[in-house]
Parts: sequence; C-alpha cells; structure tokens
Amino acid sequence: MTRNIGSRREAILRIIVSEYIATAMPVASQSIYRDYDLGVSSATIRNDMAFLEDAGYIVRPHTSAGCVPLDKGYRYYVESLTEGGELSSAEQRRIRSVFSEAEDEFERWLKLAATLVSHLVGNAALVTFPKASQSRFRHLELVGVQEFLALLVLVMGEAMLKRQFLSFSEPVTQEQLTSLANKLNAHYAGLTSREILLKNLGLSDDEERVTEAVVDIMNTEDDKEYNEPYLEGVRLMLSQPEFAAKDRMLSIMELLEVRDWLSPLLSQRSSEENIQVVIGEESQDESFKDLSLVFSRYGVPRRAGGTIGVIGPTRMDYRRVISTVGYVSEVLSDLVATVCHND
Amino acid sequence: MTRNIGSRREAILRIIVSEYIATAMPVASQSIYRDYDLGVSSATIRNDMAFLEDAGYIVRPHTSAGCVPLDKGYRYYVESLTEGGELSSAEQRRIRSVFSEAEDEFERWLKLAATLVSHLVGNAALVTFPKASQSRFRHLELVGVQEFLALLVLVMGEAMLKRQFLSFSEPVTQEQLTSLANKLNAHYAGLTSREILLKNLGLSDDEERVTEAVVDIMNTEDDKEYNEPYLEGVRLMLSQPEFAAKDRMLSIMELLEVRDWLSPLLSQRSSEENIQVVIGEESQDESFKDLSLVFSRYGVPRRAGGTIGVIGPTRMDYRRVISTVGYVSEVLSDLVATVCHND
DNA sequence: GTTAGCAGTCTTAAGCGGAGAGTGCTAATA
DNA sequence: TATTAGCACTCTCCGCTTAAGACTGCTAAC
Repeated sequence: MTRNIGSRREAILRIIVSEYIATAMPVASQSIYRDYDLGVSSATIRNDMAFLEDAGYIVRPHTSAGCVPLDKGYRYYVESLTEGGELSSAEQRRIRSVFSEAEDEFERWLKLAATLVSHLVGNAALVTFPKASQSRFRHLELVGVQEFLALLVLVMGEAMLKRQFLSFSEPVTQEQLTSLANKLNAHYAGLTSREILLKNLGLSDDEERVTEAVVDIMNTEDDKEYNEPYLEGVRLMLSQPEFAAKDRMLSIMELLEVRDWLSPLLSQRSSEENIQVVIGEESQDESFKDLSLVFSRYGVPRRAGGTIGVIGPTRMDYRRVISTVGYVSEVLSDLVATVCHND
Repeated sequence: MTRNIGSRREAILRIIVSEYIATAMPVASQSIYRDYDLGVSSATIRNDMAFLEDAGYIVRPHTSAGCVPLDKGYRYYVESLTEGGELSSAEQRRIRSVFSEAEDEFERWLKLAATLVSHLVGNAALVTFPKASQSRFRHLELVGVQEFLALLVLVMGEAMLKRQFLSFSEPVTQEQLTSLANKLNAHYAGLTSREILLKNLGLSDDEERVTEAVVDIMNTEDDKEYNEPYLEGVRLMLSQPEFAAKDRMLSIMELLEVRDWLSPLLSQRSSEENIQVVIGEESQDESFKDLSLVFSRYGVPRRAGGTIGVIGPTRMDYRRVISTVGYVSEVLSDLVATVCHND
C-alpha cells in the first residue's frame, strides 16, 4: 500500500473483493450497506468507493454500475488474508486418503494431485514432476534392440528415469552391452555429470559414446528449470463466467497449449515466501491479463522439488486456493521425502 | 447406399458436402448452379435437393435456407472418395524431415506426430503409445531407495518401460537387490507373463515378491486395449465455427478430459480397412454427435501397434485428413519397425 | 424431366423505448 | 470535516418492431 487508505475503506475494499469473488457481479454500494453492518450509509460507502477508484483498487464497468476489483485490489486482498484459511479436517483426511491408496507409480500421484486440486478449487491445476537440484547417476541399462541400435535406460537420483536410443557404428551383442553397462555403473554410481566428466578413465569408443549420452541427459536435466507440468481441469477454469467469450477461451487455450508461459511466472518472485501469488498483469504478460496463478514449491529443500499450483481468473477464491495448494503441497513433500530419504 | 440415387444427384450431394466443408455455410441451389456446370437450372437442383432431403442425406436448418449435410451425407461422401488424395511430395518431405531430426526419445516422436498432424489438418490429433500385442520380459532393475523401499524398473519388449515402488518387510541392501535382479533377469529374459508363472523355480520370499510385481505389471499391460493417448491441438478444433457456443465447447472438453471416449470408438469397427472413419452419431454416443474421428493403426502387424487419428467436427476435410493420417501412420510404422526389428 | 417466375417464409440486423439499477452531486446536518 | 438524504442522470438490458435479404416451394409452361 503506497499510502494509508483508512480502516473503513480497507474494510469496504475487502468486502468488494470477496463479494465479487463470490458472485462475479459488480458490487453496489447499496448492497454493501444492506448486507454488512458498517455503521455508515450507502452514500458514505459511495464516497469511499470513489476514493478507492481514484487510488486504482477498483473500477466501474460503466458510469452507473457497481464496482469490480482491479489487480491492485486483489493484491491488497491477498496480502490482507490472515492465516486460518485451513482446510477442514474432513477435507484434509479426504485428501490424504486419496494418496494412501496406491503406492506404485509416482507419476500417478502427481496426476492425482493435479486432478484433486483442480476439483477442490474448480479451476485448472498444475503439477510439475519434481526435479533434483543436481542430478546424480544411479544406474544405467543398455538393452539391445537391433544390430546397431540399443536402448539406454538411465536411472538418476530421486527416481528420475530417462531413456533414449543409441546407435553404434558396429554391431553389438547384448553381452557386450551388459558388460559395458556394468563397467560404467561401477565407476559412475552416485556421481554428478561434472564428476563423471572429470573421471577420465581410459574408455573405449563405445564406452565413450555411452558416457557422452549419459552426461548429455544429465546436463539437459540439470539445465531445465522445471519438468513438463501436468495440467488438469482447464475446462473447470474455462467454465467461469469471465471466459464466456469464445475468443478469450481460445486465447487461453492457446496460451496453455503452445506457449512457454510457466517459466517466467515461476521465476518472477524467488522470495522465500511459501506460497506465491501472481495476479493478472503482474505477470507482465498481456495474454495472462485476467488470470492468476497461485503456486508453491514442494519437495525436499536442497534435494528435489517441483511446483504445484492453480490457474484461474483473477477473480478466484484466493483464500480457498491458497489453503488447498498449501496443504496438497505438504502432502506431496512428504511423498517425495519418502522416495529420496537416504538417496 | 440403400438405393440408387442417380448420378446427378450423387454429384450434387458431393458438391454440397464439399462446399459445406469449405465454407461452413448452408449451400444454396443457386450457388451450385452458379459455380458448377451441371447443365441444369437451379430449379432442377432444388428438386434434387428435395429428394436428397427426403432420403436423409441433407437437411435444411429452416425453410428458406440452403442445405447442410447429415451424417448419412458425410458417410456417402467419405465412401465416394477415391484414392489420389495423396499429400504433395513437398509435404511428405516436410513430415519426414521433422522426424529425422532427433533420434532420441520415442515418446517425443509421438508427441511430435500429434502436434504435426493437428497442425496439418487444423483439428485435434491423438496418438497412442504403441502397445505390444503380448508383452515380453526383457530386463528388470532394482534400485534401493530406502531401507525397506526399492524402485523396480521393468523393460519390456518394444522398448516399453514401467517403474514402480516396491516395499520389503526387511531391510535390503543394494547388493542384495542387484543379485536378485540378476537372477531373475537370467531366468525370465524373453518370456511372457504366462511363461514366467509356469517357470516355478524355487524362489525366496523376496524373489517371489518381485516376480509377482513383474507379472502384475505385464498383465495389466496386456489387458489394456491401448495406452494413454497424446491429444494435441484441441484448441484448433474448438476454433471451428460449429463450436462457437460456449456450452458445446465445454461439453467437448469434458468429453475429452474426463470420459473414456476413445475405446468404444476404436473397437467399433475392427474391419481390415486401413483407415477408419466414425462420423457423428455412428459413434452411438450422444455427446459425440457433431464430431468425427478418423484413425488408423500403426506399428508392426502382429507385434506392436498404436493408433493415430484426428478428431474434428463432422464437417471436416475428410480427404485431407485421411491422407494426412495415412501418411503419418506409415511414417510411425517405419519408426516402430526400427525399434522392434529383431526384438 | 426440366425450367422460369414469383409468392411466401424464415433469419438477421438495426432501431426504438421503457424499466431498472446504481451512481454523482448538491445541499443539509451533526 | 465527515456524513447523510434525496434526486437527477446515465447506462445497460430486454423485448418489440421493422426492413432487408436470402432461398425455397410451387405452379404452370416447355
């Protein structure tokens, strides 16, 4: 807040935002007067609204209409949210129970988390696969596929898995491949890509070739800021009334399907805040204008982490979204901790 | 065709369908008269249109409007398409070149194929990961993750890969895990899940545990009809004018995101036709009513196969879609053949 | 079987008017 | 100075009407 706007005005602003979040309709001074006991008349509320409009917190769609919050208004609202927007313990239990069911594929959990969150908040949810801060070699496997072609399967720390095809200049047998893999496994276990490069063993051409591929995979893995996100529930977001216009709907789908919209947002505020909120034009992105993103890092602090978040209209229920993202983020962190405990 | 409708009427029907595909506007008798040289007047064309309407090929949105094709009309049109809708060799080259670039991850290729096809035809494209008709064990890997927890990585034929966590009742070391894996690898290589079950070696509890998990994975893999499809370019399809209504747009997204819409369609016509077309209500599915699916199997006949297809409005450019799907399907088949040649 | 001509039907866009919602302003009040 | 009551004013929204335009269906002639 650049300047103090007065406590009643703050109260009115909060009312406007929460009413608008709930109804998606411009908020009139009279309805505030009617529904809230502020001890002042609707005329006073109107005066305050005029002030808030001048200050850039709200705007009127046209001269004779109620007002709707601007990004600055939402920002004030979000900052003013106190703790205590916890999920009910029933919901917490429900969430935990969803995850406790199946213990097999980690990816399933992430998809599940995305679906779950998106349903809980009625908007789109995203979850990125957790990424090790520094990937470490654990194991490689070479499986012959053709005379000159093998499949390289690389297991890295934090259960990260990559595969790729590898062609050789000469025919190789499965025995050769296996012994090659054994040798490299013995030398590289637990190392980072940098350490592998420094090893400098006397390697044969083929060993060199495989090592190169491994280092390459690990490097691209380390260079990535985040992994491919799961995005779930876009249709829930798009059924919000603000996206009723066909064009807006399509432009949002384009944004999500085509553009690399996520990384600028994630890197924007690297603060130590637990949960971060990007509201509309704060994103510096024209086509993100009436969208907001609430996200949180999850994982084990200096080991591996991913991002979980919710995308929706700026008019989203920030209180509920923040507590939901926060809670599921905790749950995911626990799961990741299980997986990379004594890695 | 239940009865012969006469060659001029057939010509008119084809004109109506192709005009409507091109313009998305009802086709008037006069415009047919103007643009095509049929040697008859617009009144005659009107008579024929009345006949076609009675026969259920076309319909009029209202009394004084041109006509639009019905599913039966599209069906006639599709059946009447002769060969020769080949892609230009320039396009063929362009497609091949896209795939020739990167030789690493197979999944990338599939995503690429989906994106490519969806752009080429301006509609949504889907590609399923190829599935072995009968999965065969190739290799397993056990990576310790915690005292009681290991990651099981299973490589099957056709470069199929699965991982899952496995908990043990007692602490296990990496050495134990490795020797366990080695033993099972030696015995199971090349076998189907059924054959593994018949093996009946004297197994320790832990070995039994791992074997169970492996068989389980292979069985669920074999039971699946197809793998999770990549779906790309939904926004292109939704930008078609027939989906301008917000509700239709959302209901389609719901269909695609939530429902298991694909399997009934794929199983519907198991004919030996190379490329199959499901038009609108032929799907027996209410919410698929104005949608069509063009798809083709790709892969190596009795070994491994997936599906590639295009979803769009019934008013899609069948000629172009069919040739595009056909060509990319061939390209993918070649790629799969490379991967599982001497498997 | 085909055609010309025309009446008739339906859609679409634009214009109009009234009702309703909600504010801005002014002048009075505490 | 802060607040309030009252009222004129503005703007949207909805339904109605009208006019134009697009095509067909029908009839009667070829």
